[in-house]
Formats: sequence, structure tokens, C-alpha cells
Amino acid sequence: MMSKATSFDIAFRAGVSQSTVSRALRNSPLVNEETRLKVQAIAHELNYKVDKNASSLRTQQSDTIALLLFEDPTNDDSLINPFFLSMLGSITRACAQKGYDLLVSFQQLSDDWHADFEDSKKADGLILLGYGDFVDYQDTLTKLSEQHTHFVRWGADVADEKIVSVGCDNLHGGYQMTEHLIKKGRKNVAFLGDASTHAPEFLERYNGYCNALTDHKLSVLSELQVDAISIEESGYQAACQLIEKNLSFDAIFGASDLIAIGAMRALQEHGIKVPEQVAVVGFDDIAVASYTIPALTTAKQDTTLAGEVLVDNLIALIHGENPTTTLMPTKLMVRNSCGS
Amino acid sequence: MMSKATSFDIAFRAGVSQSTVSRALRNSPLVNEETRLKVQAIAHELNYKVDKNASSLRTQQSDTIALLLFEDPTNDDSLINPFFLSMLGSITRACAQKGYDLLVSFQQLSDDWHADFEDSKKADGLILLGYGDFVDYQDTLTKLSEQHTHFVRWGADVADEKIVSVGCDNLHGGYQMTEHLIKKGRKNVAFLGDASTHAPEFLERYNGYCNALTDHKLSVLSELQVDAISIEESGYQAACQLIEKNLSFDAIFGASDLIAIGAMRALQEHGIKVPEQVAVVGFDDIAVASYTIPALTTAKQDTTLAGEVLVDNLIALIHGENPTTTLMPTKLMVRNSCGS
DNA sequence: CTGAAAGCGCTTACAG
DNA sequence: CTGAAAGCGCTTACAG
Repeated sequence: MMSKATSFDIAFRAGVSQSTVSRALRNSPLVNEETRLKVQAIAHELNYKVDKNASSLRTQQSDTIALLLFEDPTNDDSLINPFFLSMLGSITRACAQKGYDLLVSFQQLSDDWHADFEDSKKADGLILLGYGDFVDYQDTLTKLSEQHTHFVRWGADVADEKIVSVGCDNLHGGYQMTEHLIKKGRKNVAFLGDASTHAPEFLERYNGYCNALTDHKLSVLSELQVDAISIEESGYQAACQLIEKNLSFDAIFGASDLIAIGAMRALQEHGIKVPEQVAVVGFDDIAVASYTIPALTTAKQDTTLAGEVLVDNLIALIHGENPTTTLMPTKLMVRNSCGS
Repeated sequence: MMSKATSFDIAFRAGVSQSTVSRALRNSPLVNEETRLKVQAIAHELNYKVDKNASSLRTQQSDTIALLLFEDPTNDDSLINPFFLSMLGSITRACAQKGYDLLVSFQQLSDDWHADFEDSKKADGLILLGYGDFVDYQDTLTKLSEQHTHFVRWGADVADEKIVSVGCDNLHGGYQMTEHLIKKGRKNVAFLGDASTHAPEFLERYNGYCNALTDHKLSVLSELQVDAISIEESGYQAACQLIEKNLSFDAIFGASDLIAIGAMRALQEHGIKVPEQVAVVGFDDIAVASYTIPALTTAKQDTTLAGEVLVDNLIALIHGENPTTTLMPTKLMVRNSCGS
């Protein structure tokens, strides 16, 4: 077994210089059609592939994007939020389509971020995706920004011009879901999910919820908001609290599908019928949402589009352009968890 | 803004040669403690990161693994099998723990594989993960093997010594699930899933199913096996076929959880009670399996362990060792879909 | 259209 | 323990 072919081997066989080989393989217009074809044929024959380390070193670009998925360290290892997993899928595809490779890395928010993919020249830019306490997270964003790292993030707008975000219109989405419940005749809608600056996306959804209640002349009852993070167990716990406090409510708005699904489980275990006694809506439209019984009415975040926009914006940044923060609409997916 | 620091900048500031800087940063024992500390302090101060392109080019290794996730091209873009997604999670973690970066790429089986990560020196080896028609797939495996590419794959053993696989004991898992149904008093167990060489893992599960039936003096009825691929809709369709043919059955073994979940939906839509009239089991133990109502009894494939073994075996291969194909046990997860 | 040459930023054998 | 030098395999300005 011989070692891998280099451009010199091809040059030798083709009877041209190595520079010409390099040009031919990159389809440079500077090279004669015939020469190019001959070189490419030989390259193919030898199963030659350009050494990316050498070419990246020379050109100072890697054509690679790094995806940093960070999670709340309290989470179980195996419990990756399916919403982000689906985002990962669409980002992978979007990268492939644009000719970029994708490095994936899971971060624990507690650690120092392993965010040096760009510094080490392994990637031309970063996509940040995740959940967890936003307050901790913001410092890191600022630091990255100061180091002139190219990055875009998924999430609520952070009111910093230098930081490019892509996110859903959580305020309107929250409004939309709450209004749907109200139109179904529900008057006492509980909100399950954190509603603080630590979780800005949930907070926006909560604000939308409050606006919808107010617009429909319903009062916002603080005891109907129970904190929960985006895992099923947490939604379950929050709903149990609600039930055990003997509060009166006829609908639950889970700040994410996982929360809503946990809440449904709690309701069912307590013999409370969904949707007859309590209607439930979620947020995200993860795949599971259509498999639950009843199937969950929710606000769809278009992960395919989101992945594309994240990648497009990052590539624009890398090219020195100035993409702006993007807000995407959510879509009401009506299923069976609110009655017919 | 000045350009990125190189090892020469550090050498200049530290008053040593660039070679010494390189040694100091790699913690070479050849360098004086004091010198090393000084160099490292300056590196830190300048936020210096070793250029991976340069070092990989020089050392001829990238400390990167590429994960190729291939899918059946008939699948909807957004429908990535959650089982593989969870595997992806554990592989990511296992890589990080071993000091490898991870490149992720989705392949369409129809295309030529973009499997040149190793040839282009972007990765030291490949992990293959996926589903789809195995017959098409096998040619590619052989080709990779002939090119001396370092790779390991998830799946049933392929009886080729040169190809290292990691997979679950599908034969025993299939036996286990079927026996569980039989012990619950079920006599007419249907199997939903392909049972051909095109889907070797399903085939093994089917063989386990047949063995269990035979061992318990039940006959294998070919009309109770209906083809299905691992998506919910396909399981739904298969169960509908079964129902509409008016066949008598009191249990369904879905070759994967997604199939089983689709089957449960079909049963429920036809007013057939699970588990009272028909018990259902799946295979995989994806997260959704515990959220369905009733929660799905299934065979757990330990994705965390699987990810670690895949990564360990691949690293062994890269180091020139000879890891062997590994068969992992499945675990019966009893939930509510088979009655109490 | 083509070739000779410089240089990307490291690592490491060699010499001291 | 340290330094000068070679070389990993490309890309591209420069000269023709």
C-alpha cells in the first residue's frame, strides 16, 4: 500500500507543473481545457483528494462551521431537547448545501466554553444553539463579540447590535396560543414555564400570554404561572403543583412542548380529562407533539427555515457582510388537545 | 485590530526560539519548567491558539472524527429517526471526552457518499450510522474498506472480518420482546417491519420473534408479518393493513418504536383498545416511548454505551489496533402497553 | 496559458 | 535544555 497521492504525483504523471495541477483541480480559467481534463482524469484515477489542512493553512479559511450546542448542566446526559436536535438536522443540511462542513460540539454552560474553533482555524465561524440560564450565557456572548469571533445565535434578540440572532417571534407566538385557548372558551389559562430574564424566550411567550389575556379582558393571575424548564419531568412537576394547590384552571399553556407533554401526563394521572376538563397547548412543534394522545396543539417553529437562516447569516458575517437579527413567525398547529 | 498571534510572536516576547514555544505549549518534558510557564503565560495573555491546520498538516493527524449519518432518501427531510439523533448525542460526548472533534454529515444513500473526510485529511476516521436499504449500502462498505479508510459502523454484523461493527443483539432482543408478549398470554403476535436482507437488523429481530414463537409451540403465520420502515406513518399503514384484512391478532411487535407508535395510533383510531385487546411492544426505547399513552414497552438499546464503544473502537483502529465487532445486550423496558 | 518560488504556521529530527 | 532548519501539501503572486 503506497501513501496518499499529492499534487506532485499528479503533476509528474500529467507532465505539467504542480502549480498547474492545483489550478486545474480548482477549475481555474487560467488553465487550458485539455490540460485541465487530463489532470482531473489522473486525479480521479489516483483517488486524489486535496489535503484540506494544507489548503486551509494556505488560504486561511476552512469552509467549516462549528455548531456549539450548550445545555443546562442540570440536565440528564441523554435528554437533549428534541427541538435542538431537529435544528441540528436542518443546520447540517443547510451547511452541506452551501459547501461547508459542520463541526458539532456539546457545551456545558458550567465549563469554560470550548469555543476556540475559530481561533484554532478549524472553523470560519460559530453557530450557538441552546438553552440554560441566559444570564450566565450573556457574558460569554460579549466576550466572543469582543474577540471578533464570527457567530450567530438562535434565540430572542439581545439588543446588542453586534450580535446577530435568529429567533421566533415568541411574543406573538405566546399571544397566538393563548388567544386560541380563549377562543375555545377557556377562561383560566395557566402558564407553565420560567418567566424571567434567565429564560428570555419563555419570558416573551409569557408576555404574549399576558397581552392576550388582557386584550380579552381576562385577568392575569400570578398563581397560575408556575416555573418549569424545558424537560418533560419539569412540566409534570409544575402541573402537579398546580393541581395540588387546588387552583381552578381550564387550560394550560406549556412554554414548550416537553413541558406541555409532562403536564398532560400529570393531568391524566390525576384523572383530569384533556381536553374536556383542561385544554393544553405547547410550543415548538417537536415530532412527539403529533404522537401524543390527544395530539398536542402547538406553535410551530420552522426549524428547516431557521437552520438555513442561521447558516446564511453566518456565512454573510464570514464574508464581511452585515446580516441583521431575524425574527421568524410561528404557526399555530391545531390538533386535539384543546377540543374541537 | 491586529492579526492573530503566532508562535513566533510568543517566541519574540518570551525571548526564546519558536521551537521552544512549540515544545512548551505541548508540555514537552524537554523544556525547562520556568521557560514553559513563561511561554504559557504569554500565550494565554495573547489569547493564542495553536493553528490546527498547520499542526494537522505537520503531524498528519487531525484529531477529528467524521460521523456520516445516512438516511433513506424516501424520508422526509425533517424526519430524522430519533434513535440516531440520540446516538449522535452520545457520540458527540464520547468524542469530546477522548479529545476528538466531530464532523457531522448527512448522506443520502442515493448520492455518491461524501465520504472523503479521511482522504482530505479532515478526519482520522469515520463512524457510519444510518438506515435505508442495506443492499445498496454494502458496496460502499466494501469500497471504503478497500481504500483502507478507518471506519466503524452501527448495525448488525456483516460477516466481513475487516469491517468493525457495533450493534445490539437484535436476535435476542426480538426473542425477548416476543416472549414477553407470550408470557402476557398473547397467542397471535403480529410483526410489523421488513424482514429481508435489505434491513438486516429488522430481520434479526424477526428471527428472534420466530424462535420465541416456535419455542413456545406457537406457529409462525406469514400473514402476521407486514413490511414497514422505521417511520411512524409506515407503522400506521402496516397496522391498518392488518386490521383491514380482518386478521385475528392480540399483540403487535413493532420492529422499532416509531413503527409501534404508528401502530398504536392505527389501533386507537379503529377503536381497538391497547393493551386490553391488542398489546404492543416496540424496539429502541427512544424518548417518546415513555410519553405515549399507554407508555410503550420496548427493548432499550443503550445509546450512551453504543456511542462510547463506537468511538473507542474507531480510535483503536486509528491507532492501528484491531478492535472486534461488538454485540451489545438489549434491555426489556416494561411499561403499560402490554397490560399489567 | 504555464512554471518556479514563496509562504501559510506549525512539529520534530538534528546538532549542540 | 535550546535553537536553526527542514518540511507537511497546498495556493497564488510574479515572471514569462
